Amino acid sequence: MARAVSETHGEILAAAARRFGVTGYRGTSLQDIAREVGCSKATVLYHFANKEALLAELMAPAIGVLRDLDDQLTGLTGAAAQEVAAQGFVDLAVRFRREIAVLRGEFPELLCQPAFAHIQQISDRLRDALAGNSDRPGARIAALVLLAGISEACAEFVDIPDDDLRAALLALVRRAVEPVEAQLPHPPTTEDKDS
Amino acid sequence: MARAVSETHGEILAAAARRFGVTGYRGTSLQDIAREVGCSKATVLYHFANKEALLAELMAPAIGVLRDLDDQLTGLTGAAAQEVAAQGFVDLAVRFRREIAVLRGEFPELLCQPAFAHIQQISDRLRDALAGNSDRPGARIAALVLLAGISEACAEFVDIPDDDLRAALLALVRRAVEPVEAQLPHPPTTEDKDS
DNA sequence: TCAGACCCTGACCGATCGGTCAGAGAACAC
DNA sequence: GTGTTCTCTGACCGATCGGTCAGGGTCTGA
Repeated sequence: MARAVSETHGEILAAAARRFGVTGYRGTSLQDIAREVGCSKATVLYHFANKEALLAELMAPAIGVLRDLDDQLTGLTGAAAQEVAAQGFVDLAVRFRREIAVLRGEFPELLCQPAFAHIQQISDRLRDALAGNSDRPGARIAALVLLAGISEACAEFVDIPDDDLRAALLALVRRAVEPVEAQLPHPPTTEDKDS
Repeated sequence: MARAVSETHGEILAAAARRFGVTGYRGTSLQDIAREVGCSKATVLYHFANKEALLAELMAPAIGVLRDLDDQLTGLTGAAAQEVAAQGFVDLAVRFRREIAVLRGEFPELLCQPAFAHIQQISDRLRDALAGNSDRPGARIAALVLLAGISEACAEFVDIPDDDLRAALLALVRRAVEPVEAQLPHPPTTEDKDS
């Protein structure tokens, strides 16, 4: 009965992605995943230390790309930051549609888990970048609406080809983002958010 | 110890709204709510038939307004539908910020409950209206992004005055919505990527 | 005074959750 | 053969969930 370890491991991961995407992380039990794979719950816990570890491994690739995007944004401000954030996030959201569906709405509590501790800060920086680092409430609100809405849309429109979805979202973002005034009144107080 | 029934009833409702808003519907136990009120779990279930009934009563006002908006949309198409949908939904989302926070991300499963059976259809019609009843994927995607994003933003920005938030969101929607071609029977399809 | 309605509670129920553990069975090296 | 390692499992655990129930206070009207 024993399969190759990597095989079962992968099957569990795939089943978890499917179930999490439909019923959410908390709404999916280890028993559900085991049933879908065709093994026992104990087998799931043989391959993964616990439920959280399973989720962490599932999200690792997406988190890696998110971190890369965050790195690209360091030092950028204004329109340049907006453009990189828009392209980067749209691309990420489209590519990792399924992973985003997993987190759907459970962000607040999942972010408390140690494996996702810094995602909140990254997404805050992403929002600021998309707002062109503007302090105007309108810009910040628009940026949050777009980030949240894009996540939701990607999780919802699973049947649209990547390229079409990416193009539509990017066009939307470019229409919707509050244009930031160029470089002119840029204050000399280069206030880096780094403390 | 016995308080007036309406008093305890209201306290439970208020406590449930607070807890649901923070930890979500499924993430909040009846015990949590009872603890916040300062009564026993049995008391909560004396005032409300079950957990679902508690949620239903909490959401009733918002659902009523949503239904009214849906009525207003019947018969409208194109730009008129877009405008009514935009104003109506932004207003609703801002007014019922807390109720929206309750549903945050748990929509898919909560919609299965009989008390919320038709909300899915209403929100689908709302999305179509905001898209100007266009069939173009771009318009439909933009509409969904805006609806989902606005919900999320309202649940997040609890500290912004109603008027400011409403104005910012409305401005965003008007920028972001795909303009619908007037009444022309069919567009000249300049760059229609629709297949 | 007393019955009954109302408000509330502790104790309890079955179900399900994430997680543990001893051990069965197969594969392989010697 | 024997021993070891790897994979997998049933049985079990404590905790928590939503929900039930008998009954104890308290108030009120007859």
